[in-house]
Amino acid sequence: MTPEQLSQTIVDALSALVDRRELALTGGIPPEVRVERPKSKDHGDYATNIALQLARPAGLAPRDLAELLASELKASPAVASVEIAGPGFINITVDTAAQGEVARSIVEAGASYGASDALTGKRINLEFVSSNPTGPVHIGGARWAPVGDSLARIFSALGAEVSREYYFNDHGAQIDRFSRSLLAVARGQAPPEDGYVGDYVGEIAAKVVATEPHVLSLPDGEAQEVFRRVGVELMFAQIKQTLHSFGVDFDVFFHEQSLYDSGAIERAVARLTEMGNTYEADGALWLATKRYGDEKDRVLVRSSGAPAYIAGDCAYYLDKRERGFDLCVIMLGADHHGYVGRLMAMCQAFGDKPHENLEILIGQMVSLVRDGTPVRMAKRAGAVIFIDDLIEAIGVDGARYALVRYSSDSNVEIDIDVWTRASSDNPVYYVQYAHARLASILRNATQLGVVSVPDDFDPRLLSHDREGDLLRALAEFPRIVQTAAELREPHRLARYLEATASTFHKFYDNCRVLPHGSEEPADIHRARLLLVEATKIVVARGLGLLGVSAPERM
RNA sequence: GCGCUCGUAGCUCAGUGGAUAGAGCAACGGACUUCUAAUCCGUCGGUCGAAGGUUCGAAUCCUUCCGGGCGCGCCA
Repeated sequence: MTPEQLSQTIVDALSALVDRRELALTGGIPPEVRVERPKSKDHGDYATNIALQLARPAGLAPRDLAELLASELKASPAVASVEIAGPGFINITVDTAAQGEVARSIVEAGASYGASDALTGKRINLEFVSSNPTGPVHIGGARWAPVGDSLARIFSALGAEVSREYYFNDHGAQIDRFSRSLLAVARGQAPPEDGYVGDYVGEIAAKVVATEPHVLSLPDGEAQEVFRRVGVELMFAQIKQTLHSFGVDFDVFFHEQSLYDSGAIERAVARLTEMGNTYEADGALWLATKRYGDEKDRVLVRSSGAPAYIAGDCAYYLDKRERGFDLCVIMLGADHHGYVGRLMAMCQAFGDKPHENLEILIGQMVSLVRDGTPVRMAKRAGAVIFIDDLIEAIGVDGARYALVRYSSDSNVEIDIDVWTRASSDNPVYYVQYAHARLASILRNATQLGVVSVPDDFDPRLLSHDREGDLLRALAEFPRIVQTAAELREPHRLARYLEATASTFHKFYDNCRVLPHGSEEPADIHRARLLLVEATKIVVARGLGLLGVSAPERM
């Protein structure tokens, strides 16, 4: 009995009451009834507030409606008992056998447990990180790397066709500043006033000189061009390598420059003009974003004739849509929240629907603390924390998990000491340890010759409280995945895994799975082994959706 | 000044209108001859920033205020 099945049981009960004219609902029967896990054990296995919600349309007092529904629900063999509490909550206790069936169905589903076809046929473009190629990926841009990648994995599990994309801003003045900075450092001069500083500038400059030894004898203009061409290429390579080692592989690295080379910019400008959403003023071409809710209109093509930055955004968006993506999601740091209005307006200027075709997610800032003092993050202030530093300090799994376990809505402070210190402080180990324990039990079972047979499994044997807790936790998994997708919040999955790991550890402490020493394997051992298999599937699957490894041993 | 966003235990954070607001860490006290003690059990810890409002019910929705972060260019 999963929450979804119980929801259906309640809907069926409502239908039966309506069919027999014992109940009349003005708004009809709701297609879905929400079932929750009560916080208190006194409130049963599951609870629903449906009687409170339907009291008005039914023209009944909440408790009277609850009574009516309760007596109908009691007829279901999967329901052990029903109680009405408070203003009209219906608290349901599920039959042990029905509960135990969850273990069997998970093992039978295997790695596809939690997957669905909720998003089948949907094409989703996910753009994230998109850090400028003028330096390594810093921690701010890094937040979306594991979160965006995890979202991609979750959407895929629900059947969507997903593209992970990285937009390289390799066109524009910052590239000039970068190449001038490289040149200056290579010549041992002070970097330009508006240039980039940091150890990486020197490293890249040295690599350019190693590749093109003659560069230092060239005149300024030619030398800078070499630094621009080779330096940016090296930066691309380094960024890609970093992300790859972080387990984040993009399907498309999109170069802003390509939009200029292909004429895509002009086409986008022409399209926006066709739509009647541009006008000329002060010698420039403006995009009328204000009429679509932006705070003011934006320059699309400058009076010099050069397209403004937003022209690239427009062309890139148009390109994505023309490649057939129904939904484009752009993930930005809080320092870019000011772009939301203009990007949403741009979407409408193309005749698209905001929030349906374009969605923008804003992630609050991540700050790092070391020795109790904040680590500065501004890219041009030498003391920057890069994603490479974070990986080196706490490992790929730790870094991914540390960034993905918090809501993107909240400002997060990551204490490097905590995540590098004793592993028990680290939530990722807690979950991974549960997986390693599960794997260990399965190894020992093989050695002892204990085998679980899903076809010959008695679900009633899993009657211990801790077994029930674990079964209910496992049954929640598909809904957690679904919710994480709907809300674009992978952290829910991480929190779920921590809670489920805890539930498993408690089960492990109370319920011996394998026979002791000379004891003969019995049905209870085989039943619990099946539960262990089911739990391992869920934990492995959950970690997989977060892009974190599930170790067999620790 | 305008705008966006956040504010929950000593710290870091959960909580998509439900019941007595939760977890980890920190502090203190327990549990290993048995499937991994990277675990488990217990104790301690709260004016959900403040005040109003909406309703059967608000940490959650609305308004105002306070505090932190960020943004407001024919830069990218």
